[in-house]
Amino acid sequence: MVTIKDVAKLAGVSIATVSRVLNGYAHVRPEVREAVNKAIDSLGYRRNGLASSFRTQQSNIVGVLLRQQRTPFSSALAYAIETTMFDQSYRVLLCSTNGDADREEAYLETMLDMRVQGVIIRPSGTNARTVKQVKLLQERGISVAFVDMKPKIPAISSVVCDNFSGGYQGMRHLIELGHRKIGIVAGSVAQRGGSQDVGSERVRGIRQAAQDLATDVEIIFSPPFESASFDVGRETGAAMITGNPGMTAVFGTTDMLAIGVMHAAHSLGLELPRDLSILGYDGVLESAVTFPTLSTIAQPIHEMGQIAAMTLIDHMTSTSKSPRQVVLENTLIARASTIPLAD
Amino acid sequence: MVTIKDVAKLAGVSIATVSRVLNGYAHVRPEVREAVNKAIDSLGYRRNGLASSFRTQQSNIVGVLLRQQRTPFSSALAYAIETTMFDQSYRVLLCSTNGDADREEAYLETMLDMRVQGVIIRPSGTNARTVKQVKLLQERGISVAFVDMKPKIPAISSVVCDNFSGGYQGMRHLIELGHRKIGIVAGSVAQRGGSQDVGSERVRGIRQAAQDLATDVEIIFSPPFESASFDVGRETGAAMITGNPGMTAVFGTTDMLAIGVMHAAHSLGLELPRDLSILGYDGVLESAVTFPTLSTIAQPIHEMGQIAAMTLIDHMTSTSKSPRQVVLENTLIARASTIPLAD
DNA sequence: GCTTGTATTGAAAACGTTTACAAGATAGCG
DNA sequence: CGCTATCTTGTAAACGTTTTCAATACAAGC
Repeated sequence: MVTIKDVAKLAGVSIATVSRVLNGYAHVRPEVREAVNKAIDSLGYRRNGLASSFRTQQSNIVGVLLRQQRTPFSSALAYAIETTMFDQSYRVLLCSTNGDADREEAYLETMLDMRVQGVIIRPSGTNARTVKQVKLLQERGISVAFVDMKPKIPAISSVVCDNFSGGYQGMRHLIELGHRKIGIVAGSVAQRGGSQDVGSERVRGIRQAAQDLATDVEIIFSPPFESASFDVGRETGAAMITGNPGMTAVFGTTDMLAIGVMHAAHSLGLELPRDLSILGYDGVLESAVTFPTLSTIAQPIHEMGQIAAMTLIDHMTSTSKSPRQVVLENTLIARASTIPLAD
Repeated sequence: MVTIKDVAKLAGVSIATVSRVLNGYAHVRPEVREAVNKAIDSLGYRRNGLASSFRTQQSNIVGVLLRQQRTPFSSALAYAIETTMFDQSYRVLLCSTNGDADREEAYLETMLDMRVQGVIIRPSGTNARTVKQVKLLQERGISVAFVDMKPKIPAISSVVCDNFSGGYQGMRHLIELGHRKIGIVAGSVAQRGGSQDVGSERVRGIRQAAQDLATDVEIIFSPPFESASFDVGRETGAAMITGNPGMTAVFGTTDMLAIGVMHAAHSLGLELPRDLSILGYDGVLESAVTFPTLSTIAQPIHEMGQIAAMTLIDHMTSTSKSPRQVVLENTLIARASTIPLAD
């Protein structure tokens, strides 16, 4: 393996000078710089990344800690972060914890060991453990940014969507279409209202809209559940439809939930969207391929990832570590699954 | 930061002994080992991963090079690889090239720089560039495994499904249901028949089944296209349906293509599955949530990832580098979208 | 008791880079 | 021309670990 020494010898300079050229420092005579570059090319030298990382005690790697990876939302987010980081010449260590605490801890240790420069976290909830871990990271000088969750700890940057407004918009859409008896399929945490949670925000927005925009709106909540999956959507959807005859619309706080409801409706012989309007949340690719195509409150997922990445990079490179809270807007995509109430 | 020196001092031994304890070597007296471990605990020492990687010139990182990441198939595969690697205490550097050659090259350079121990590649095709890059990796002593593509170069391990058999099974399913005029939606490469490509294999299987199992089967190929997306499926599907009145079934060589066709059928007012049976390929999660649920030839995606990971680990750890070619079976999942031909 | 072998330990080198420091060269200025 | 400031370069230390080598201690065998 050809090292900096070989380059120095061939170019007739010291290794310090080669290093200076490599790192683009000033105070190198142009002709010397030239000679060094020629030597590098002719030897096919590549800097030993391990040595360099070791010496400086930092890698150009950032960790991305996701609680899940297989969901459309997560993988879109991961992709956005990864490509943005790549363009800024950072590399991404992807860590799917799958909700497993041990795994999360092991990954955080790996990140500390590897001296990652920063970490982007989509937390499962702002519990004590997460707080402790984040503190540990920050003590070690590692920048942290949250994505898709506003941190309770004020010292952390975050990128979230305005889920309250999203919920509000969705509800307004349904109310404006004339719906008055509306089912809400939302997870347990959301209904309990742990206020930092994105789901809770959505539900708050839904409640507020119902209160603001019409006096005669009836909201029917699904029984609480833990995971916002297709299967859950189908099961609770079926129960809601059979249990609430006059219900004309359902708002799922996740596209996958809404798609599950859609399925339940199909199975029960309802014709969509005539017999039931269905609204989702997320704007995941899959929402565009259902039948009928799903109206949804779309999140700018790619933008979220991009901004999270750029925010983290800011923190890592600038000396001022003042945290930044970014809030993005969700927008309604009205497709085929929501129609005016027939009177 | 507490180093091995501090531990040595506290335990009253040399750093060599501490290192021996850390790496679990023999020839350390139990009481000394004990003392070192106590010192480690009381100081909260953690090995400096950068220093250790530098010294040994290898990290516990493996690269995973994927041409795309946002597709359900890719992200499921990535997830399987990542979790398997995690359990074996390897970490994954995820690299989505998105088909961009520059990006791919940059990522490969990163991997060389980081001295990754191995690389798993899902290649876009066995072109000259890929071959060159793989050779470069192998020269540097980095193990390589392919996934979802059989390599032309015999020296590389690979994990693929038997796509010929999958195509055959799918076609048999449709023929057994009585269908005789069957549309095939397949990409351009597949139709041209570059034999290593998974799509081509599927088409070969389809052709063979048609020839073996019935004398009167009529196959209608879609016009060739490049990307196997939902949109392409919808467009070509619409054209096929309107252009071929007697056609009673469509086989898409990808679930997303098939879902696109499903959409086209809906838009054209067909009732599914009564008017048209549709069969997909991949067994992606999304195929279970369409309406009607999509019959498909399922790939054991998780298993593919797992086996690819284990195969790579084998190569990295054992001295015998004999390549291994693993072929897995696809299985038909008959759901609601394919029904017997009404006569 | 002497030799030989083995278990245990420490001293020190090495990995390839970055960087603090010093020294030499050059230019600017009076 | 001499002095100072700036530019350019090299020497050498340092980063924290692993690993080679030698040294010591101890036991076994005669």
